[in-house]
Amino acid sequence: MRVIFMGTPDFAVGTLEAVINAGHEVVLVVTQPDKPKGRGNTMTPPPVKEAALKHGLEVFQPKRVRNPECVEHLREFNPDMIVVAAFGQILPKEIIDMPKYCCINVHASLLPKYRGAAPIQWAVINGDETAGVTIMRMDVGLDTGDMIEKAEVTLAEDETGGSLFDKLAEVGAKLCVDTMAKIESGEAVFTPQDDSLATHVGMIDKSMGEIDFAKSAKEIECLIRGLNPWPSAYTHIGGKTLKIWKAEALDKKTDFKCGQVCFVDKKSMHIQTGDGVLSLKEVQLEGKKRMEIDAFLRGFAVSEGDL
RNA sequence: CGCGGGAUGGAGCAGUCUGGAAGCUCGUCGGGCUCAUAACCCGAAGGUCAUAGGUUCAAAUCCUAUUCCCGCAA
Repeated sequence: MRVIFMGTPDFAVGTLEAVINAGHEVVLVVTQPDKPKGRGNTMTPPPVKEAALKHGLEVFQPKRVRNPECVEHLREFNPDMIVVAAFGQILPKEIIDMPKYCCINVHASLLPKYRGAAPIQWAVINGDETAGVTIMRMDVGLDTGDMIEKAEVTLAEDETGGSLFDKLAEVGAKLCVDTMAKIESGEAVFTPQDDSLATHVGMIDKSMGEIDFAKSAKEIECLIRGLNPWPSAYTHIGGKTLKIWKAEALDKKTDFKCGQVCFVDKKSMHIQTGDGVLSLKEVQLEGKKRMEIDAFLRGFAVSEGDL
C-alpha cells in the first residue's frame, strides 16, 4: 500500500519501521517541525524524522497540517492509507477522507478509556493493572473513531512510564501492521466506542511532578513511577529541588506530620505521607547525578523532622 | 552565544573566597570482640585533585583555554 505516516516521538518510530518492514511503500513521513531543545537550545529533530531519514524517506514538517496548502501537498501523494501514531496535531476532515481506505491511529490505551494526550503515564499514575493499545479508524473527534484492534498488557509491579512506553510501542507497532493487513483484505471489524465509558486525560505537565505529601504513599509511589523518566516527580530539600526516581510505599504510621522526614539512618530515609510512609530509594539533587539513597545520605545531612 | 550547578582514592561530599603537608562519612582488605551481626574496636591499601597551558619560592586553591556530567527554561 502507499502509506503516509504521521508521528513524532519515540513511540511512533517502532510503528514506522514495522510498516516499512511489512513491505508497504511509505511515500511520505509527516512529523512536527524541529524544535530548540536541551542546553544551548540546539535545534533537535523529532525521533521520527531521524528514523525516516535513515530509511531515505521524504519528510514533511508542517507547522499546521490543516493549512489548505499542506492538505493539497498531501493529496499529491495519493495515499491508500494514512497511519498516525502520536503525531501531536489534529487532522482535519479533508485529510481523514483522503486515503483510499482510511486513516488509522495507534493509541496507547484501551479505548474508550484515556482518550487524549498522555494515556501511558496516566495508566501508571492511576495504578492500573492493565494498559494497552487500540488501533482505530480516525474520525474528526479526539480519539473517538471506531476501534479495529486492541491489545492488552499487564503492568509490572515496578512499571514506569518509560518502561510501559517501550512495551506499548512494540505492541502497537505489531498490531498496526496486522490491522493494515486486515483492512486491505476486508477482514477488519469496526466497533464503535461506548462514549458513556470514555475518559479523557490531558497532557503531562511539569508541575504535576510536585509531590503532595498529603496524598497516600501508594499514590505518590505511582506518581513517581508514572512520571519516570519524564518529567519526573520531585520535592524540595534545603531550598533545592530533589527529584525522586524511585521510592517504596510502606504501611507504617508515625507521629510526624505529612512531608516530614520521619526516619533516617545510613541507608534509608522515610517521609510521612497522608497515609503510610514513603521510603526513598533513588534520588537526584539539583545539579547532581541521580544516586542511590545511601550515597545521597553520605553527602547530605538530613535529620528527622525536615521538609 | 538562554540561565545556573558540578568534576577531589571504589561511592557521596568538604577543602577553593583568604595559595603553604590529601581530609570527612562510607565501601574494600586484614585483625579483634561477639552465640551472632548489616553492630562495635584496631590497623592497612587506594588519589596524575577532569585536561592543557600560565602566574608563583610554592597551586586542588589564582588566571586563560578545552572536555565531560547535571538542574532549570524552552
